Amino acid sequence: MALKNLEVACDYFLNDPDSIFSPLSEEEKKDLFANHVCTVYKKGEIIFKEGDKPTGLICLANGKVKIFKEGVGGREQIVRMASPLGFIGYRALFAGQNYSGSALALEDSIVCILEKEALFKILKNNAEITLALMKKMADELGISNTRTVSLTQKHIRGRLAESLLLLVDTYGLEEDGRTIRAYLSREDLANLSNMTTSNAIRTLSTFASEKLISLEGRKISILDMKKLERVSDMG
Amino acid sequence: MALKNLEVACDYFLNDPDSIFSPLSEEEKKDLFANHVCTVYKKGEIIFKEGDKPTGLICLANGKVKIFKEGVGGREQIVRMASPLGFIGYRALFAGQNYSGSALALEDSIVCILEKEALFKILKNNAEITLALMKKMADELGISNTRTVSLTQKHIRGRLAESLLLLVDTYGLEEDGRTIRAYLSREDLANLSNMTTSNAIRTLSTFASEKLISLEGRKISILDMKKLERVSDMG
DNA sequence: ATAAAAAAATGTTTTATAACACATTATCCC
DNA sequence: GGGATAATGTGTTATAAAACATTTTTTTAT
Repeated sequence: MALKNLEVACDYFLNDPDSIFSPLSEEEKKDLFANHVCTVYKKGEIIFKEGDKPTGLICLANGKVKIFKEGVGGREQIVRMASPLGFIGYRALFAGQNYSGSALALEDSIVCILEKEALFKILKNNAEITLALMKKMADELGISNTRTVSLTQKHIRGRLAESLLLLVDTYGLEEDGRTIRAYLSREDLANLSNMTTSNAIRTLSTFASEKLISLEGRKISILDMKKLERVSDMG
Repeated sequence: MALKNLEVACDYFLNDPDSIFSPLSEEEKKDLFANHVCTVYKKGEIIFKEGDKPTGLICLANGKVKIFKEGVGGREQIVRMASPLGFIGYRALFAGQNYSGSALALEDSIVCILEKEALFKILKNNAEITLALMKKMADELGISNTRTVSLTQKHIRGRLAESLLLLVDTYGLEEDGRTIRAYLSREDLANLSNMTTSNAIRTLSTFASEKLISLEGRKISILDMKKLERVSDMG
């Protein structure tokens, strides 16, 4: 990972006009910058674990991260897929709790941590930014509730189709306009979709034989988006 | 419903020292009060429907309310049970979206609606209160994520046991120290626990025959809390 | 390059739970 | 009060998906 990338990793979160922090004064930004750390996590490394104490607001500058919980008998459920320029672990931070899930880098990732105390000092004087963070959390709560219903009520095909669409939504498509810009293991795909790995593999093959998608190792291309959406909606 | 109750319904939310609005100035409270409506909903009445536009922050002064979503084939999933002195529908309000679920009064209920514009005007100048609301939402997001895992991974017994414990947690026990202070239909219990009504009935009977609970119509008493917790934890 | 380990693929069996069918009991309401 | 309607209870069947078993392919390490 080029050192330069690391240096500018934090830049977006503080200075980009699209960032929720852009309304801050130069002084406040300086204060946040003085209390931040940037870190590189290699593919497969844990960023935080269930039970860890949050040290600040983690901003994902680069890479892909899965947030997951351990369920019955250690079975993993992926709660969320994080993408660049998003926040990680802010739920626990704002609930004043330890992390209720773990985060793992699915690719080499750069994160930028805005230290807790400095952040809250600034939030206490900036309701606008606090409201913007609140909006993000409200969005996420809506997604979580919807996901609960999908994961419990849809059948395997619907759940897997929904996950593929979620990945497209989160990470987009490659230049060819049909390949999902995310290369997950079948196991991760299964843990995202609440099914066994075997069933994820099987159902992917079925989708491929139905020409909904094409498969090439971990590379998944959407051949028929409309039909895939229909499969996702049908349950 | 006594009129007096209606008049004082809003009182807690604005004036009680435990309320998140207590830090407001008298003037701000007056402003909120001038822009509020109190309403009584009879048992079975809809408070809002999926797709409706939020008009303000709904505070439940009295009663019991279920928040639910329609899933595959109209199948209902109860997302949350609201109890007095809690907020309803604030997720959509802060996400700037229409309601993504519906709310229905399970008993005669009094709600107090703080009008949107007046509320936001005040929140913009009070990061402390905004942070307090954010904490509530962060708590709820944690619960939602945990629930997703429980509802997808636990078996029927575990899911039902968890729901019973959730009801105890939310509404408490009667004076006898063992009867759940909430009298849901088997169908609601099923929709809370992600199972069919038949299975809710069957599993309740099994719990009763195992002396975990006792049943008397809708009255459910916990006979062995420890064992019930164990059933919930085992999945 | 080859062994070892991990991931993917596929067929078979088992099981949890939904779906269905029907009986019984409460509750509503004219 | 009695008919209608909704809620509860119970047995049976069907099925989706997990569990299990085994093979093949890919990746990683030595």
